[in-house]
Amino acid sequence: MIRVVLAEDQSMVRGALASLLGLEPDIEVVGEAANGDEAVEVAEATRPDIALLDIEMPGRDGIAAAEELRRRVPGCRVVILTTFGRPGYLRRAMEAGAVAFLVKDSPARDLAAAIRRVLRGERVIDPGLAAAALSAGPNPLSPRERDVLSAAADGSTINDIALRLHLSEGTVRNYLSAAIQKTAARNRIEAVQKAQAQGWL
Amino acid sequence: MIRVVLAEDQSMVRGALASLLGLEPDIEVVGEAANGDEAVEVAEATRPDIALLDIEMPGRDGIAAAEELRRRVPGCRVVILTTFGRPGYLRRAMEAGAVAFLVKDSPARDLAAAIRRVLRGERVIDPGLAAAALSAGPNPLSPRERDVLSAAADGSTINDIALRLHLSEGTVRNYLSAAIQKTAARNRIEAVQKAQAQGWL
DNA sequence: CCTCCGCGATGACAAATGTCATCGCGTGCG
DNA sequence: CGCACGCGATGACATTTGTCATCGCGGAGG
Repeated sequence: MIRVVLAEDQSMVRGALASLLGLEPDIEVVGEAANGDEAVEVAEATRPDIALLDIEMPGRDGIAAAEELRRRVPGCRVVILTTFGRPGYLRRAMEAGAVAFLVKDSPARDLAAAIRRVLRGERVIDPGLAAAALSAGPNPLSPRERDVLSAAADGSTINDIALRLHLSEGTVRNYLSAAIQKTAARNRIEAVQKAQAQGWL
Repeated sequence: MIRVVLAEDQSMVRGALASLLGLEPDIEVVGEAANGDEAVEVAEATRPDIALLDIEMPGRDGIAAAEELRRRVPGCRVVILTTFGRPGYLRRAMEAGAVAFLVKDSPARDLAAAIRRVLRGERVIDPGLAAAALSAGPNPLSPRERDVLSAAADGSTINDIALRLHLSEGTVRNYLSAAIQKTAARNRIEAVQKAQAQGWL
């Protein structure tokens, strides 16, 4: 039996995925988690063959959990299952040690197939997505530019951001201006959206 | 047997939900759809007891599909299953004739339970969400204010919006200003976010 | 050693944005 | 009828935002 731990924050989706995997005769869901921290705990306790992780989760996200799992549960292979096939996500997931990257709008039967392929030692990545990740290149934003752009994402004014990050207003404007240039956007809103679409944020 | 049509754009989630419902001895998934238009077609062809609809889908969304279904397949009860429990969504879903409103982060077993309750003629709505919808009050934005705010959501400049909606720049600024006041925001970005959080957009 | 780069800051400037008062037009409602 | 309200527009104004040049500091790397 292939032993799987499942991490996904929406519990109805989590339950549905568990039932989907339960249909497979050679797969057994041995643990469930609603966020990245839980995923690590459950995996440490159950030592599964596979950890199936969503990315967008409250608290520690799936990518951070993957990194932690590599250290704490070395025998466990990480499969990422995410809504958004963003190039930056794929890149970070691979760097965090994931061996497969699936998007939720691929067919349901791909999931079990991917798990079996991973068990045979293969990596499973959508070819189109891999190409997009390579052609998009690495994240051009410096760490600080990322901080400032993220802080701008919720509609904060320059002043808010300056206070929150302990910077002067001018500095914030400079970082935002740089981020706007690097994302080829026309204002901070477009910059935030383009960066998010790439998975840079 | 309770005959169900399932509409959800992410095909892995759709398949997983189908398998979840398949576990129930008295429920049968007789059709699947990836968007609202398909949902209406499939429901017309199969005449199910229940249409289980996601809201966020490409093309016609779940709420619009509910409205159409009420006319075209009168015997079919609509259950909305959505990621976001936004007050405005609930309100619109009810106005469109839905009899149940579930969010995806409630437990998986609630789904079949809700379907059975609907079949007995009950309405199924999360009490907390119902309270939020009532306390939030109706959408304060005029139709045109909604248009302009939606057009601003993607980072478009005033000029872009004016061209797209065939308005003068001054008019666009006036509408945006009004929307900012009504949402108690400090700029258009906050206004967009607050409006989206309420399901007003 | 020197250079590049990221970080943080300042000042000046142009452009975009948000606010307000005011106007006309039409529609619905008491 | 008179009134309120949504729609569309204009002009003026203050504020915010985006851009640019320039500075200093420190670490990494040829």
